[in-house]
Amino acid sequence: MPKQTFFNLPEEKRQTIINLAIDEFADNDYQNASISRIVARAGIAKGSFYQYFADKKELYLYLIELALQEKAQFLQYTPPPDPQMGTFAYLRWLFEAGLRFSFSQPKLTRLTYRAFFDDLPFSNETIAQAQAGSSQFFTQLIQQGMEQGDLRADLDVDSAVFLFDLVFMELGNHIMQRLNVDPAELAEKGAQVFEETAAAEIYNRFMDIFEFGMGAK
Amino acid sequence: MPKQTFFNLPEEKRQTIINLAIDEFADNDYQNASISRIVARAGIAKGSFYQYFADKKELYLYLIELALQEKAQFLQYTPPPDPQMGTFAYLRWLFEAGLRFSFSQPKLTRLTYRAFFDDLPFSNETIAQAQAGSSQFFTQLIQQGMEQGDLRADLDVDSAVFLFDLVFMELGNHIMQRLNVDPAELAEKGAQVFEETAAAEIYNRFMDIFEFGMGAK
DNA sequence: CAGTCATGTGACTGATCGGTCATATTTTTT
DNA sequence: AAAAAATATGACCGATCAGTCACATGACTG
Repeated sequence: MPKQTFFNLPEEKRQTIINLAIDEFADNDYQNASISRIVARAGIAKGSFYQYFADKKELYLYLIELALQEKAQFLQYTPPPDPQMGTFAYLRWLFEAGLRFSFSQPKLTRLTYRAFFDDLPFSNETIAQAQAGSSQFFTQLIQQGMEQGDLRADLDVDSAVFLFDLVFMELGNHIMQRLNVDPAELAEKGAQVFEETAAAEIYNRFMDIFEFGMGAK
Repeated sequence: MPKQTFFNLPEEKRQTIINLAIDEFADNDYQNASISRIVARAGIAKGSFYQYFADKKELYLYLIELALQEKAQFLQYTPPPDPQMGTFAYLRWLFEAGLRFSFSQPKLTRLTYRAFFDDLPFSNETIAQAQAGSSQFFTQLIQQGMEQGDLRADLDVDSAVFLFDLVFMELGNHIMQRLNVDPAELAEKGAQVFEETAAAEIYNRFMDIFEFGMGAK
């Protein structure tokens, strides 16, 4: 957690620092993200930064928590329409919500993406729990789907979980790349871009592969 | 390409340098891999290194080319048994061969994995071509499979290619993690570990998902 | 043996980094 | 107004890096 001094800061100054830090850690992996660059861009002294945060790691973990919180909140406010829907309908809703978040918060998405895949010079409970939490969530979802008869009884659960974990993290990047989404346009128009493009079409055909496979009937 | 001086070196010294460099770039991403560490471990002077290579980038790209070459050769020497086999039989063979390579050359696998996913401070033709080549290969394979009626006619090709690209790169990591394969044991016993574990079982159930989907019939 | 050319060397340069600290400034309290 | 507490500052530190260069060493050549 940042020091109290940080929270005593005027709201605007605090937001500036956070936003610049998010940019820095979204554009560079942990080791290459530079505190020197952040303070230079924020127009504050290096010493001031260390009045707010104990060290680089504390800032980084704070950003990760912010991002995870933001995403959790976003998913919470996009409630599934029908609690009795089937497993695949739920999965499609889940992936669509995840994609919408990617489009509305590309920087935070990039940040959490990096937290999952980049090398870190330290191990951390928060990140490990987030990773484990994602796998557990999918595990439970899949087992439930099998009990309900929505999923093949002989499905290999671990393989399915691995696939979902991977794709849930990567699909946003993939779709944006396929749609040639301009990051600047995205930052400006935000989630609206999702509606204007074929994003929904793409992820649905993607989910078709999971549901029906690639093989001919 | 390294300078002639490098190739004039005694075979053993050259191999030592290459092996230590592979270790360094397999364990660290490009920016964090350290020439200073490599020369210290190799017991040569920094100046000598720069008699062999123009700069860090040249060494790195040389290693990437070596790794890609090695993998291509490995796949070449694992010829598919039946040229008339169906698309999925071929895919299974391909993924198994890729996995066998991962087990027999984990360091090189890690290296190419990084070349695909890590941030690089420069763009490069070799790496871009390897990435594009992989996608093109899968694209052609999928289209052919659709023509032969092995794959659903309404399959979204780009989505399928994305999935194969991703999984072909990641499946080795995943399976090793699931099997708790010890890197030290792997370095020692090499490809033999593949036979002694449930690796084949896992990737086959994985491929089942691609072929048949997860949905109940 | 002298001369030439290839190879080896490691101290050094300039840059960047995360982090510190003595000091200055501002705000709050008395 | 004075004292005290909180906050801001940027020069500075030690470490590390990629890359250089003047020089040393060794090997081949005429």
